[in-house]
Amino acid sequence: MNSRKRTTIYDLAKELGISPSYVSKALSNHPSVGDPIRRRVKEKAEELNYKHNSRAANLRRGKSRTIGVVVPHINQSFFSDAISGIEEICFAHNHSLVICQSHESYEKEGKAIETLIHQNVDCILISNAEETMSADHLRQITKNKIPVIQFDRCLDAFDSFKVVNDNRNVSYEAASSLIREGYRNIAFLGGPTGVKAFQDRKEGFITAIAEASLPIPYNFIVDNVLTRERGKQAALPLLRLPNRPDAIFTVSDHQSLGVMDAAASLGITIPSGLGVFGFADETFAQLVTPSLSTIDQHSMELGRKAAELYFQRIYEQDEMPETETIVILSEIRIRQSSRRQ
Amino acid sequence: MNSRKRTTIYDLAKELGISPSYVSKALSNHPSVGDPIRRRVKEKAEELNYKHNSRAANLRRGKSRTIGVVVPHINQSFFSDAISGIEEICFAHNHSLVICQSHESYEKEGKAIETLIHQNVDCILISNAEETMSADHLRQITKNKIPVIQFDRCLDAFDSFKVVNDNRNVSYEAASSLIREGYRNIAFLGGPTGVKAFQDRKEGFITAIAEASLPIPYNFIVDNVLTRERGKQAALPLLRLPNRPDAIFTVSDHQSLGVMDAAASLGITIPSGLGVFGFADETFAQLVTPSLSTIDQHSMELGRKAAELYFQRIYEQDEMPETETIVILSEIRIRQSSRRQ
DNA sequence: AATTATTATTCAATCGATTGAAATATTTAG
DNA sequence: CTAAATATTTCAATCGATTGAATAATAATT
Repeated sequence: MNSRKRTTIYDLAKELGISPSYVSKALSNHPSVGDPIRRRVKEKAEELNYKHNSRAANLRRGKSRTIGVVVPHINQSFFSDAISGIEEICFAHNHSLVICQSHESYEKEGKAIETLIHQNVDCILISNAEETMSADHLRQITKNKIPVIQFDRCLDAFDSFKVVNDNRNVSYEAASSLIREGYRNIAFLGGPTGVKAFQDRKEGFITAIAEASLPIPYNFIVDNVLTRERGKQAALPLLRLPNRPDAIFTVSDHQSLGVMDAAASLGITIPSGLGVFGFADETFAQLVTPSLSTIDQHSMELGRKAAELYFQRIYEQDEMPETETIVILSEIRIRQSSRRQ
Repeated sequence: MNSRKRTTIYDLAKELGISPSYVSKALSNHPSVGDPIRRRVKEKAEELNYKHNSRAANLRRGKSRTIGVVVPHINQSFFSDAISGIEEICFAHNHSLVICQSHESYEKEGKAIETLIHQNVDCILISNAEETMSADHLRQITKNKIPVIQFDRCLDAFDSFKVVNDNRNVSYEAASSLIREGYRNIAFLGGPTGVKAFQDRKEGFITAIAEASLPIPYNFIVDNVLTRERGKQAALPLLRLPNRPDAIFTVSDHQSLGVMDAAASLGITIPSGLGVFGFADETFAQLVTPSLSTIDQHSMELGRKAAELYFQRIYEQDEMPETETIVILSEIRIRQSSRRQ
């Protein structure tokens, strides 16, 4: 009762005068256990406050019923919403979640993966850090027979299931909307070039500009400036040019914030003097002034799909199935920052 | 090599022609293993891509080296920062983290706790949901010999280690600053009354108002309206009163957002027509217009302290030590929303 | 060379649950 | 009232690592 240790099936077995294995079967509703005994066992379990030890069970089963998730930051709406989606599906399948943050660092990402491998998780869902250019750490995962599902920020160089938005399309649309608003000199701030999502956003942007026969000066395309601070540092020189951009399309709302910082420090007003378009529809996007036009990635849906992919396509398969890329449709949210009129 | 299963110490043992237990000792740098063998074992481990299975080891050890964390939402800066602090300390002690969200629901909180108990975590750090009034679920935890540390939103009725801010003091200061700015008719929107942090914030507020000999009409104190929406619904009737408040002090930035919504819908301008003070210094607080005066809870520090409490006071003790409450100093951040001049 | 002290290595039990096979009990059929 | 069929219950191995005790091998001491 007041021993230091928790109640186990052995304790229940002794109390009830039956064997531990029978207790186990009773608790897991094994068909060979009759109703009256099953009830007695469960009552006793309740009485002694027995709690199933998943870890012991999972060791035996060879599965941990745990999914590992690695994201750059849990406090960005896109990721926390995606995690909520993942959580929802995992919960429905009685799996738990170990969440790690890479803080955009390749080194921390590697360590997180290492931990998850040690934890013997059944699958790793990952959205790569900004710094991440190599897929070596992902290869470590597959070397250990753990399936990998990349979402949003996927490394092109690494073959795995992938869940992404229709980045090309939606960026095309967003850029087109800027053009429709009358902006003519549009610059682009991008992310890590090894990540397909960012490549696609750039391509969609360029296609829209090219189709409208607008110029794209080489220095109007800046890659690898994903954060607020780097966005600001990239925007400043652009906005100081004699023929400066009259709009900037970015691949993240945080970058847009940086652009707004830069504009403010140069006394440029948004949207009249500069149009700004973000990506991800972070919580603050509708709170800033002017409110930020952006793209709703349906991140919770994206998270759900990523988790479902595991349960539907990988779980209980003993061969690793052919990989596939799932596309989640996103939507543009036009707010004040891109409305010239 | 291409078998389905991961390499274990048994595989290494067979390859090297030594016993599994010796492999284990070599890998964990047991003093009875000589240098040359240790090296050979480690090389072979590297070669066969052996990864230590923490779960198996922890089953044997009786500890899981895993800490469970339950928070209302991971996408609020306060919580995600606290988690970052917790993560930092746990990482330093080679422990991993299972993070659960209650989504402010008592039921989900209970289920999260249930999962964590099954997962056999070594300690549970929790910040309670808005709905949570009873401590029954926390008692479940201690019944299973798992130590509990409450942080920020602590239930008064449940005795445990607690880590909180100097809520009373800082609220007193914040209210005083509103008074200094010339606001005279200040209302208060609070949180769940069973939670000490919210009681203290209310007390600090009331003390400041009383000391300044200002009136506090009974209906100017509204409890239990923690979210943005509920904050808005609470603010609307107040702002429609003939003798309406000229400032509102809230216990969360989200509530403040609700107040701002209400003010906007009634055409009241902030800060001239209404002063607003928040709590927690969420990311958006400095982004909204006008920027929101609020309180920096030093949440990362708070998270760190909570985790350290476990490692310093509970870990390796076999008796549960006398509980204690740790106070983290917070700071007021005065921005535009409370500056009348 | 025999004895003791040291060092290296293996044995065997253990953590808590699961599971197929084996053993036992009970029911049904002939 | 057996034999066969069926339903209960237990055995024993297993998952992967750890650890104190036991044993084997080697070195040091006299």
